[in-house]
Amino acid sequence: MNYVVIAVNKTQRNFILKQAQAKCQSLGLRLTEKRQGVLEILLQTVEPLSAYELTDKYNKSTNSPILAMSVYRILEFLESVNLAHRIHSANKYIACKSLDGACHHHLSVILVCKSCHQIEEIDSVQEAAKHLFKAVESTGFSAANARLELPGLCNLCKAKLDK
Amino acid sequence: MNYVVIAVNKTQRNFILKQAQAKCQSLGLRLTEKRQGVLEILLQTVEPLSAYELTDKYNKSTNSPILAMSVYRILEFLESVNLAHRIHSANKYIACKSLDGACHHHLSVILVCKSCHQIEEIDSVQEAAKHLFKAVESTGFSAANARLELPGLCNLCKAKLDK
DNA sequence: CAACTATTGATACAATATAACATATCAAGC
DNA sequence: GCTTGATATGTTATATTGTATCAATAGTTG
Repeated sequence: MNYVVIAVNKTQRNFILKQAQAKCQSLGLRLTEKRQGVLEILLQTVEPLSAYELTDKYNKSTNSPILAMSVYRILEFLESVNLAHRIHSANKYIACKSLDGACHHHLSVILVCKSCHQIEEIDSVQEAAKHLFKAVESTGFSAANARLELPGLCNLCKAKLDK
Repeated sequence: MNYVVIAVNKTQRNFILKQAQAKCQSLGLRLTEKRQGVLEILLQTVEPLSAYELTDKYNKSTNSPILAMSVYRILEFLESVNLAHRIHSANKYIACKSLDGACHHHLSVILVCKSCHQIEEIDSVQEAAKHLFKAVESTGFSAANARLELPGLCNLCKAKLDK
C-alpha cells in the first residue's frame, strides 16, 4: 500500500488542496491565494522545480505575477507545514503528494534518481526507516521529523542503462 | 566501536593522508599537492567548510594560492574517491575521517545538527542503514553508495535547550 | 475606524556553482 | 631528451541560488 504518488490528477490535486486548506486553518495559519498558487504548480509538476523555475511557471499562468523572493518565503511556509519539501541535493522543491493527511512526515524517504533527476517519495519503507531513526537516536542525536534523501538510480533508468 | 571521529589529531591526520595517497595510487589517480592541501585543511577543521571558506583557508596557509574554481574541481575529485563528502543541506564539505580505509561508504550516515551545524559521520548504525537500503532496493531503486544526511539536534545542543 | 500583524512587493546584493577556454604539468613511448 | 596525449590547474566570466532590507498592502482585532 502506497499512498504517495508521483503524478496526481486533477481530482487528487483538489483533494490535496482542500486538505491543505483545512490543515492551515486548524493551525491558525493562512493558505493565501499566492501560497495556494505555488502549491498548485508544484502539484501539477512531476519533476522538482527550483524556486526560479517555479516563479516562471507561476507568472506564465497568471496575470498577477510574483517575485522569486516571495516564492522563497512561500516555500519556507509550505515546508514548515509539510506541504512541500526541499530537495537539498538538487536545490529544488516538490509538493508533498501524500493523500493521507501527511502523517508520516517525521521520517519520510525521498528517492532521487541521479540519471533522470526524478523524485519519488515513498512510504513503503516506513518500518526500516523507523529502525534507522531509532538506532540514530540511541546515539543521543534527535533525528525527529527528518527527511531522508537517497541518491541512486530509478527503475526506468536502470533498465535503460542495461541495454 | 566507532572508527569515525570528528576531530583528528596530527598523528591521525598523517595516517589518513597516507591512506589517501595509497588509495589514489591503487586507483591509478594522483593525489597532487593541491588536492592533498585541500584535504589537509578539511581534516584540520572540525566544522564543515564551504568551497569559498576552504579557498580562503587554503590561501592563508600557502604562498601558491588557489582559485575557488579549482577547489570545486578538487572537491569533486575527493568526493569521487570518497575522501571528502559534500553536505548538501549546508552546501559545505567535510573530509571523511574514517580511520579504517573508508570501507563503509556505500551507506554512511551523516548527522547534521540544525542548531550548531556540526557534522558527525557515524558508523554505529550500519545494520539499521543496511536494512533501510535493502527495503528501498526492493522497490527497484538502486540506492547503492549513498550518503544519508540526517538533520536533527546533537547531544550538546539538546542539553543546552533543556536548560 | 484605528492600530496592529501578517503577507507580499521591490531592490539590492551575497553566496554558491558552473561554463569555457587557456596554460601548465606529468607520464609514456619514440 | 623530445613529443604527444592526458590530466590538472589557471583565468575570466557568468549563471544560479538564496538573503537582507525596507516599503506597501491586505487582514484581523479591539
